[in-house]
Amino acid sequence: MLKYEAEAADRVFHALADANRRAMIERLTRGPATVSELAAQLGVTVAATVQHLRVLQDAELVRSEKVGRVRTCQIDPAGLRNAEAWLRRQRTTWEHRLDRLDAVLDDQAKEQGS
Amino acid sequence: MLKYEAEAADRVFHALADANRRAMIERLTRGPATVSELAAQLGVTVAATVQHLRVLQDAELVRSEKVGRVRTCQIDPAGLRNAEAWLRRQRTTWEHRLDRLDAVLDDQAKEQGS
DNA sequence: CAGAAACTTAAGTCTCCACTTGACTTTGCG
DNA sequence: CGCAAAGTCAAGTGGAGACTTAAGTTTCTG
Repeated sequence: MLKYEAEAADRVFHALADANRRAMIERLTRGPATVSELAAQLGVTVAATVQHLRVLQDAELVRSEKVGRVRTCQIDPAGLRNAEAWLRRQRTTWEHRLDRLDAVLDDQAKEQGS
Repeated sequence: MLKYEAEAADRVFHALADANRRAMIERLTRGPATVSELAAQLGVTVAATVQHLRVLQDAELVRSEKVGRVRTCQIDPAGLRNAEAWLRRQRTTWEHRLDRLDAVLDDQAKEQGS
């Protein structure tokens, strides 16, 4: 894995490792929300929410824009895609290995049969 | 999200948030390995590796079996599937929302056009 | 303009986590 | 048997991270 990819994975999975941040994402998949709204839903301070938001933004999981005094947040699909890609890569590597293993076992079975 | 699902997600994403643990998974997708082998590859102590292993096992990402004095580790696909499922759920929710949004915007365009 | 609303920033606290060292147990081997 | 290999367990240490409170800043609103 390339270094910048590893760092991206670090940021994404670290961001997803916190239940409150995952709740923020789940909320935002249903539509945009302000910082205050997210804070109210989580039951934590606005300050804490802003800190979570920074982590999510660094992982490219969320984007936000401030208009007037209100900051509105929405999903950024880039981070989700990164995480899905990493998981899919592991799963397919593993499945390919199992395929090769099956082939070897088949060959051995044939040899024993002959 | 149900509580036990949230706890499973906590364990899985927390496990994946560490670069060394991800390296262990990447290694194990290519085939089984012993604790010592994993430790050597990571460049950390065997003790540290055992601790990582416990985290990965609790997340159902890895299984291990001890025969003689050697513990051999291999991938357990359950955790990977959990993580992929959570991510896919978020992505599809978000995509459905965008579809509905598109429909609304189309309607508005039609009304303006008429 | 005054004051409230919505954030932002900084600092402090407390907990969790990754890692190490060192002592111990179990197994294999000559 | 005697010793090395492979792993396990228990503290201990240093740093990251999730909160909070408190003090700003900027932007409405009457």
